[in-house]
Amino acid sequence: MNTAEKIRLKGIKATPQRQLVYEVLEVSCHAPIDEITKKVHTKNPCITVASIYRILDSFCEVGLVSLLNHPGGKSYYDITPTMHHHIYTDDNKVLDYVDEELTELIKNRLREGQFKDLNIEQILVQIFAKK
Amino acid sequence: MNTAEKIRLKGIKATPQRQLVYEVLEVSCHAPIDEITKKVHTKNPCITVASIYRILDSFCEVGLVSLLNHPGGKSYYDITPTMHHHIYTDDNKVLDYVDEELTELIKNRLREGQFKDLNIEQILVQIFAKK
DNA sequence: TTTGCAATTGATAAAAATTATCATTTTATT
DNA sequence: AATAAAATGATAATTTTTATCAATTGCAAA
Repeated sequence: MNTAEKIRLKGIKATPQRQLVYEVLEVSCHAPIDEITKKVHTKNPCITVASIYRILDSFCEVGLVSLLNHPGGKSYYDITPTMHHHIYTDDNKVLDYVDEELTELIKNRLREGQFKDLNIEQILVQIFAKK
Repeated sequence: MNTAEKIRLKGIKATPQRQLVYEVLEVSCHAPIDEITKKVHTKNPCITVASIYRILDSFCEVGLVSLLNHPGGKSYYDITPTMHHHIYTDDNKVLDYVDEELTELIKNRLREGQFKDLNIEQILVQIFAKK
């Protein structure tokens, strides 16, 4: 399945601008918007910043990407193929931490206790660490 | 222990501005900076926005508050008396979820495996749920 | 294939959020 | 009370994000 199809699958139009942004996201995890913009502009400098914001917005709405909120700074976008957690290091990097078992463990833990009635949709663990 | 002492305890000066910000934080959980500013200004309109940024920054550095990662929005500040996690509900509320045992559990889990060399400083679990 | 319309974009400006600078004031210590 | 380091206010600049609107484009239906 190519990029255009992936986008169309979510019910939004597959414009060339959107395809380009999507392809940039695919190769750059946890990218802040200014980095995304830079990379997009190397391929096509005509795409407006406003458009990139709108494109990322629409991607968020349909669930193609998720908005990370990196502490102390700007917003980061992350493509969302599989559930994963994040490790924030002191040198401002974000590492993926895939641990499906941990996710399940937390879910089970929540099924007991005061919050057992909640309908859990997602669990994200953020780990802050020094290298 | 009064506010000034709590602040001094962390090794920074207890200015009146800092005390006021701290007291506002104590009664407003998960507040975005503009809300904090508003509340601070009802008590003392002279305090600059720049100062509030600096104060929250310094509080973060010494661990008096932590910067929440509220997905999809601006940065939220949260006073950190005890470590706690957050439950984000579909009606846009943020609930505290105190579970020290879970925190330890995750820490221990990370001590094995690929990330065992990381020096973990903090762990935050975000739970997204429908009520 | 062509047509039509809603959705999207570019261009631009405006608004909002954050950081920088620096002289002045203040805190905590001597 | 004197002192040095730290913090603040005032201000401006920078950065990030959103709004507006005319022109363009994707795509579904004729």
